[in-house]
Amino acid sequence: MTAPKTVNLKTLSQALGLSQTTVSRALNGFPEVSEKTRARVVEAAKRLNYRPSPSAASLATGKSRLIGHVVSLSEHIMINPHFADFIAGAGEVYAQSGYDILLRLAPLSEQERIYVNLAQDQRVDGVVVHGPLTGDSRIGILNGLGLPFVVHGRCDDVGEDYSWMDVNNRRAFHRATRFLIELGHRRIALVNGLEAMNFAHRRRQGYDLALEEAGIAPDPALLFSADMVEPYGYNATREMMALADPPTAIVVASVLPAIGITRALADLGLRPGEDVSIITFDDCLSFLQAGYRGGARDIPYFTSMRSSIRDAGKRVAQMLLERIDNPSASPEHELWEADFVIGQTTAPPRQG
Amino acid sequence: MTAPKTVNLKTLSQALGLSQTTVSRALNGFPEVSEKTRARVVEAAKRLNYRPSPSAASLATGKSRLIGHVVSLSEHIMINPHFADFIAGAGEVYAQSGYDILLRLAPLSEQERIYVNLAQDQRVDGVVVHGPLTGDSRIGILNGLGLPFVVHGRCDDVGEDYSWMDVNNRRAFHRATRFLIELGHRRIALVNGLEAMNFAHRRRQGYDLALEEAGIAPDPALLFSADMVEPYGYNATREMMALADPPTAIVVASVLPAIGITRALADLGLRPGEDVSIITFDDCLSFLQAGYRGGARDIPYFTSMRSSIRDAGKRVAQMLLERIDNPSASPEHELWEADFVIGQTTAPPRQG
DNA sequence: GAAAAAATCCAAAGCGCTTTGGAGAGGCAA
DNA sequence: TTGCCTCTCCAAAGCGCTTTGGATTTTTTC
Repeated sequence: MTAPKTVNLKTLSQALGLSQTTVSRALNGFPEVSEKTRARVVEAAKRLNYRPSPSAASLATGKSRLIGHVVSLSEHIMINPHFADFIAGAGEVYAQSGYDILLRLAPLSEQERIYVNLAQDQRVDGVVVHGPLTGDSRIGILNGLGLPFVVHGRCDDVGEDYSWMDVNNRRAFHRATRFLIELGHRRIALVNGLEAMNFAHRRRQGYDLALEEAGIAPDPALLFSADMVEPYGYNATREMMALADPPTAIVVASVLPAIGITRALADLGLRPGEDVSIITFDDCLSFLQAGYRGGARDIPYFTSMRSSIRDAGKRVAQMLLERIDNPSASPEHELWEADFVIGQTTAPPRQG
Repeated sequence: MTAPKTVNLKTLSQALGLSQTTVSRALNGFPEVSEKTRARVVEAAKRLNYRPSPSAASLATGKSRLIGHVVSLSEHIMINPHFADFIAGAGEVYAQSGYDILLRLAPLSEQERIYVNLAQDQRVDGVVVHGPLTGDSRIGILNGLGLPFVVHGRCDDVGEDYSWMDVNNRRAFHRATRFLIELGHRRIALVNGLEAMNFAHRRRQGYDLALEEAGIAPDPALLFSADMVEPYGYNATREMMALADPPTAIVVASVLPAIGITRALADLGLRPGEDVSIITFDDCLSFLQAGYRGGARDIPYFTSMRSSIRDAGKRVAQMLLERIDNPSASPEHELWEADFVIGQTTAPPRQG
């Protein structure tokens, strides 16, 4: 069928009667080649099915056209399902610009070393930092390496500037908690993510602030912090509902544990909204999306703070590609506000 | 701090007073270098923090130490959450062998072209084929390219041999359906995955066979085929339960729609197990795992056919690495049987 | 002790691309 | 015509590694 012999720059330039230099320049859009020649080269390249070798180009330029995503395996979650949607968004952007994702799994403790190696090896042109902690040491390392990077989220207490894209978690949780307070709730639980993670830390701040403004003392028995999986929501709820003074409302960090909460309530014969109000942060996870809804109707099931993690992935990818194109530009920051969507899981607390 | 100047083979060999050849051979474990010299070289390499350049090595050997995973974005699911767990398993194996994942997002229609390009570019050393269809044309292409690959699942009606790793979906669904029949159920619904996918096709065959053996005519009103997301299970259930003759049992292809089923039943005031039996295929998704369970107890919630998709990822990765090491070996096949685990969602049908 | 065999090591030729530092060819003014 | 641009294009030097085809030294064998 097609030519079995691989055509490289040398072959192509010989076929055209031009030098490799000219062909290379023509293909890469350099100005010192006439449009007529360029057209001829481009046509021949297409006709002969010429594709430049990535490793040769990489060796010559130092650019790999690979974006590093190094993700850690947490205790319960192998790969975070939130991450899957994030990468889907990012991957779309990369694909459009001819980049690929280099995915590496590694425990958090090895990530700094990995960044150093990736940079030294010139294996990737940039990296996305996932799951930033408060005062994350990876930022300092990356700044020192000069490897372009963008953080998904933020790290407080890092004494350096860096590019990040984040959702206003503090405000979202402040608003959600205040909403519940205004409905009349006083016993409000927080089923949070791991508070070592900055996003969860900030969510906690928002929750705390709303309680404080209302003069409600936080109750440690209503505070949870763990990996955001389904059984976590279930177990936390079973535990809380067994208290002498159970909560009348729950703010939860992800739809995954929120599902666990509804399952626990169902076991107890309780109905979300009517018996216990629930507000969840909704990352618009695709496999729950397009309606974890109340039926044919378009009313969402959960009352939620909503922000698409997939869109976040897109945006972070764009920011990173811009940084790669222009590494000396000063860091950029982007903060998104979450939507607040009222669904069927919130109501004033039961009387009595 | 550390040496700012990058140390390459040339530098290293000069520092040692050896030729690049010897150093290269020492580092790569060739026999023609004495153990004494090798030890000396290895020590110096470590001390000087020498790391061979991947792109240079790749250019010289034609090996990239990258494994291609090209995944498609389906209609509802951006990236399949089942895929996330699969890649977690595979990634662990790759990491141990010094491989990385090259992840590319692309619609199914472009995948053949992408495989051709990846092979021609020598960008990857092998690929994993995801989501095989019945009679999938990707197999023929890949065999023709000589690019090592392993299929996760199987493609029937492909007139060629190839390596695959699959779960015995037909037998699992046959067994589950027969189990329900033996409990006394006659109205058994199938909430299947997309039946264009081979795994779903086989699941359907198992279901059909069990019905046929029991002399039950399949009812199209009880057959569903779609992307395995939560709302799918919800909607299918709402639809079926509104029938004049609703099902008393449901066999479902994933825990995700199974959760939707339980939500729909809860809306209708029905209890899984007691009112409607449910058997689901359980891929042991990590974010539901470690117990989508019935409480503190260790009795699983769903009665299920269980097979860890993460373990499948590990196994597929191993098989692929073996194929890469030994490309001329004849294709390997591996078929796993799913466990059948009895939980709380199955019981004989209600009387009357 | 010499020849043969084995053990070490090396120089240099790629792998396929980019890029530096010109060179040749026209066009224009003087 | 000569001199000086501007336009096009090119030869060759890397990028850092692997590997071929010896060369040199050491060990073994008779």
